[in-house]
Amino acid sequence: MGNYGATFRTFRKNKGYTLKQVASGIVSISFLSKFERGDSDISFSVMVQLLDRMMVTYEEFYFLHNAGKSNAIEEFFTQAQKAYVLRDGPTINRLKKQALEDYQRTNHIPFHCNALLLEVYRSMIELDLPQLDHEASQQLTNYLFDIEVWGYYELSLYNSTLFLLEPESVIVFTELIVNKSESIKKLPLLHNVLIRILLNTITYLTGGQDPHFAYEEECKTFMKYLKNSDIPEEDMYGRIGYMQAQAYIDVRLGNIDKGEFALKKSISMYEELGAHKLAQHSLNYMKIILSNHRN
Amino acid sequence: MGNYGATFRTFRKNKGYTLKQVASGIVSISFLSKFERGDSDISFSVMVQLLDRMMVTYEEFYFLHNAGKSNAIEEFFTQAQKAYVLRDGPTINRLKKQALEDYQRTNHIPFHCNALLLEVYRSMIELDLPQLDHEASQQLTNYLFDIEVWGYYELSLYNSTLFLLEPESVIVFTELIVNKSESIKKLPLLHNVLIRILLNTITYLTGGQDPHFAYEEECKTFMKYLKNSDIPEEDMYGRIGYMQAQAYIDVRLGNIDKGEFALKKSISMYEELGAHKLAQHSLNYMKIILSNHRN
DNA sequence: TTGTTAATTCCACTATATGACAATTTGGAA
DNA sequence: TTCCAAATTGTCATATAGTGGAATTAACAA
Repeated sequence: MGNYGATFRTFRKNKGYTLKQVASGIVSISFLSKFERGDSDISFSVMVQLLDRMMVTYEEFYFLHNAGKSNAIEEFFTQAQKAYVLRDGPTINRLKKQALEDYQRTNHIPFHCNALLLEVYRSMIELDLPQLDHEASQQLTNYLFDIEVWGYYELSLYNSTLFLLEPESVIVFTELIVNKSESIKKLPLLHNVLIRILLNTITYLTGGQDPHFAYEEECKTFMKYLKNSDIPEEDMYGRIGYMQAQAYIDVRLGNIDKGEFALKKSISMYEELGAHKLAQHSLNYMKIILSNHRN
Repeated sequence: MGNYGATFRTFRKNKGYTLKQVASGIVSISFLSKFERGDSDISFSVMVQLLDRMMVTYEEFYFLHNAGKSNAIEEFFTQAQKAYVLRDGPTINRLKKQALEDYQRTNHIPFHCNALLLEVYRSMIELDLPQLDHEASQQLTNYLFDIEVWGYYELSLYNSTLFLLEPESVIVFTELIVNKSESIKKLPLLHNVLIRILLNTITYLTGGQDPHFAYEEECKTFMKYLKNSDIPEEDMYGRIGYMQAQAYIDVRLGNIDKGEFALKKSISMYEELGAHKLAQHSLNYMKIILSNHRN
């Protein structure tokens, strides 16, 4: 039953409402009291109205109820990525075990995907190279192929794993997503992930060591799409990413100086704004890509 | 009853799940079918579990169900602000009428606040000056004084109106919020608004024409707080805002050149990243503040 | 303190959310 | 097509969401 009532009462009291004020026109006062005391569950539609009435966002409500956790999806990706960045093998293994348990219990494919994602992370940590567990990545690819509608979960899953898939697959998926993007762009939450996906795709496709740049066409198409797809003015992080993506392409096309100039500019922006980790990360990557392709 | 079932079914079908896969362990298959067909409402706690199971965010669900609208709170502020920016009087009046109706029907104070916000916007549009309807702003101040817990709605309301309140009130409110910020900072949604509030506060307090800068202490305190409060590295927009806030303070303290330099740098960043509206807006404001305080 | 009013809880009752299982429809494979 | 298994819907019994109003408690002024 979840005992959401207690959390609800906390909000109501905090905001200084009486039962009557919140309930009137939606439910009876007596029932709302009963719900708050944990003596009854409540309908979804009623709850939606009540939260609206109190001017409380679902997100806030969920957050307080779950003692500082965001929704399960977000929580999963955040935890996994954090553990990966910190090279925290034990946590990865714990999360993976959990995902597999969930999968066996429910036979629910997304849990399997979560486990795959973690398996891929694990193998990358152990080898300390972005080299992937081939079987896991193949299974992931299969799952992604079956997706018809790309929601927040699917987009995030793809965005977290695209560096581990075959470049050819990445091109297919990103194109596929771009074709469905009219609906994605309507919801800022999704639009944002879409932009990251495009930027990551370009970064990935320009990242090879082969002196021949095989994905020029695709990268240019994606850049053009990004240009027309309205990165919000306020999304300066996305805009810097765009600048860098263009620079990676320039480097691959032999315009080393132009690319280097833009990359240095982006890094100096990070520095000037005190985003030192981002600056460091970009600098490291710039060194690699330049040393791969200079002369 | 809301007929959430149909939306739910859309998601389930889109994601390729069967009733059994989604329902098992949470509700009976037959009931879920009934719910989807609109023959029954569903408990809140059950719905939360089902959405989780399908890896669907509440936000996505709400958005699809309401044909492309975000939650009511966000929707309100977005609409109001957009109408204000566009100087769209008729829309403001329509929204205000709606808010007053809601207020009379429910006697629910936030509706009154929404109406006040709109009244203030209206009077500002008519005079084409940030001069406020005094009574409305007084009522708003009273409401804000009574707030004990600052949630997303309260913070957004304050952030949208602080330029219209007495500077002394703004100092009090912002200090008050800062004191409660440990909990606010835990939820990114709220943390983000908190950062905007601090930046707007400093912008406002440094914005006077009086050659004597009366709020030096307060501004420095807020800047210090901002510095320690971890603007996320990825929030480049916030970081540029921080740079500009520091510049406004410098200008008011007589370090005109230093301030101007920083402002020009921030504007050139906007330009280089193609954020022309933000650049234009910052440029206009820089000209005003410099002409007010140079010599 | 006492009295008074508003806010909440209790209780008896009704409406409806939910489950078990049978009946029907759907979607392929042969 | 026909058949079969899986997916969905219908039926009915029951648990529980939800109501109205009386009883209780909280808030607070005199």
